Amino acid sequence: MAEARKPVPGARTDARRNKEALLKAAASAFVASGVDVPVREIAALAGVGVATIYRHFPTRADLVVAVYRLQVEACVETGKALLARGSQPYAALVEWVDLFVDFLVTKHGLAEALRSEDATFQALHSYFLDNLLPVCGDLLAAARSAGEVRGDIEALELMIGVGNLCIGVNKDIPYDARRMVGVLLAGLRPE
Amino acid sequence: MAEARKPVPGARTDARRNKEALLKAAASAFVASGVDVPVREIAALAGVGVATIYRHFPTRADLVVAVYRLQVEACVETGKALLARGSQPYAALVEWVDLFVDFLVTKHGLAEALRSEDATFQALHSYFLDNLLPVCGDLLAAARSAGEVRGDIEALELMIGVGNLCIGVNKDIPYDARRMVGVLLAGLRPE
Amino acid sequence: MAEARKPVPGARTDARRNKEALLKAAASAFVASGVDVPVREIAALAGVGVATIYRHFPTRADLVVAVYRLQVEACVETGKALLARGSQPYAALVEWVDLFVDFLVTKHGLAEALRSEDATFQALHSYFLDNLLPVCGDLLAAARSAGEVRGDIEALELMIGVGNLCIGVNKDIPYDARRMVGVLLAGLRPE
Amino acid sequence: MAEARKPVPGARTDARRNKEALLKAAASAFVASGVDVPVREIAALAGVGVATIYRHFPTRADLVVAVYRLQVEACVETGKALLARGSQPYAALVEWVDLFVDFLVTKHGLAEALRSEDATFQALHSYFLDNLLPVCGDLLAAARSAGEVRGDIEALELMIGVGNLCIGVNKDIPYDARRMVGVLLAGLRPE
DNA sequence: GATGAATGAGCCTTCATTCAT
DNA sequence: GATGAATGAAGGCTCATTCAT
Repeated sequence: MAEARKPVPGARTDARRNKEALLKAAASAFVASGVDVPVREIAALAGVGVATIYRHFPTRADLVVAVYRLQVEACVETGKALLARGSQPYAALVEWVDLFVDFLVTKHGLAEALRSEDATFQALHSYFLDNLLPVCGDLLAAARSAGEVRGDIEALELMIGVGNLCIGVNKDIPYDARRMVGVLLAGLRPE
Repeated sequence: MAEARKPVPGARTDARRNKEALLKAAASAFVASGVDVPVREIAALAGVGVATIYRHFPTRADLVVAVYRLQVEACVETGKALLARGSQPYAALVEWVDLFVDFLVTKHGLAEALRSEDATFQALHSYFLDNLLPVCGDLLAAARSAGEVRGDIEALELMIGVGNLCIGVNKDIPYDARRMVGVLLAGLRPE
Repeated sequence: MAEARKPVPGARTDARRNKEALLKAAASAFVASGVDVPVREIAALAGVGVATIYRHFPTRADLVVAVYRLQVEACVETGKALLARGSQPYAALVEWVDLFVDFLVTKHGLAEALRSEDATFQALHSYFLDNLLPVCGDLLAAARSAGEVRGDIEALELMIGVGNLCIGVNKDIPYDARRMVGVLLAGLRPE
Repeated sequence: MAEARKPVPGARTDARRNKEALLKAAASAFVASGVDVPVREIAALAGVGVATIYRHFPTRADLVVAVYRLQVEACVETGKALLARGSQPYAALVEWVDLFVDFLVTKHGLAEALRSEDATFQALHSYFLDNLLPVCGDLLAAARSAGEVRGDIEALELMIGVGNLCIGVNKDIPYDARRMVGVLLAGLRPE
């Protein structure tokens, strides 16, 4: 229905504007209070009504995905580029993982959400995996083929592990996710 | 409901019995729904009124700590024993960490709670750290002195990392926390 | 219950209508059960959900103040008019106090609330005092200047005394607050 | 039943000791937190179990009455003495009322309780009135007979008024109940 | 007689979500 | 399309009162 009729260009412009304000607001709110920040808070921040959020993003997962889509895509692209480079596959894997970690670590609450049991976040989880797993899988396979990493670790497991290590950053605790991920990757070396 | 109530009409003597029933119920409830399961749910499971929980465990943290106290203590004891053994400090560290992981992994939701930002769990977090950190620190120091592990990783960071890797087990996802912790520990090796 | 709900399905326009229904319901509830009547009761009486109350009146004090605002304002206005009249300041004071008493006496529970130690009602107390004290003060000062009342009683003390005398009316006890306030005012006469 | 059997003197001694501890504790608790202080608090203060309170004082009113019985009786006695004096009936009334006010004012929360609508305090209210009203009535009648006070105020009304004026003392508000009662009594003078 | 453990009703408050305008 | 008012379920916590020991 709604999609079928694109007659009032002005309204559409407003809608897009709104959607972008929403994404910006949500991004802030997610960073400040986690991805399970009250809907009202996001709406207020964006200067729109709550229902507007529901219109554009029926579920919370939709909103979260939308907020992080660009960065996920960038991550995918960079991964492909690293892969295309062909040489030094372990270094490429490390580089890519570092990128992924940078992404997670700067999104307070995202890593947590990815691990959440809450059904609300299932779609979020899927989105990340659907997009990033292939890339990670290829990078890992390349490293494995070159004999640069042990062969018993699967990409999914690695991604989950890395994601988990990124949880809880930004607290006042002396915990450096990047360093721990570095240790994990070092542990990937054969023998 | 009503039938479930009146667990053992007696009192004085049964206070302890009741407390234990509560601990058992809480343990189940924690596993099933996380440590932030509604108080009412635990009470129902234990067949007691909510106030009974509040009597025995004024705050939620008290309850959680009580539920895991024995196992934390066992973990501490084993750690001391391993330390006393003196030889092969890296192996001892690995053995102890495996124990810690076994503990966390079988307590669905505990690792998550340990990372929770919720003030309610601050005491829980402290309890774990106060008790386990010294042991882990000693084991790590021993391994470090023997030159068996790299020197730039602190015990707190290691414990948090290990704890994080234990999050989200028990889902239907093929993720083996023990294996990932193994990788992390392998990454601790020097060079 | 369910039938009572859905007062007027409309919204935007009816927000005010709803708010007024709420005020009316609250007024009744306050009279019937005191100003610390459960929120749920007011909501039920108004035929709205509890959250609707919280939307319109974030704190209980807000609601109480709203309920009595008009009358307080009227009391202030009348007081100013009496003051402007200039002549017979003691008579003016009596007239104004009678008005105040009429107000309190018909609001079973209000006088009590004004004296409540509950922090919830601090704002209510302040509201009344902030608005009525100046008027009372001026009337009293005028009477004092004219030598029509003794000089050692302050307006605040008088208002509190009058308010206290209005407590507990409407019970089945033969107590006439108006008459007692009359006695109090008579006692204000010099010598 | 219980009254019929007075065999175990030891137990009875304990019981009386307990009762007195309870009265002392209740007195403190009433002053500190009002007469509706939680039962548990009183019990804790007295170092007894809650049930012990219920045994000795089935209702809260029983406890409150017991706590103030001595003072009420003293008030009655003094009243009778003043009455017996015969001369200067208005002065006697004032003196007695001052006594009553001293009593109320030093019992934070008592005046409030006397006016409370809570059914729990009905018995308290009755006790006070049953005992004090006759005395007050006699003193007032004497003054009235002597033409020292106006004739349209009944003793009950006076007592309630005085009681009301004693409410809310001890707050940080500059309100002197004794002075206001003085004004009220002055207002009682004829003409 | 005394104890204090247990009960459970009851209150406040928050938030996701719907829906009439 | 946007709005934001309204809903009502849900959860935490307290306290008077009962009752087995």
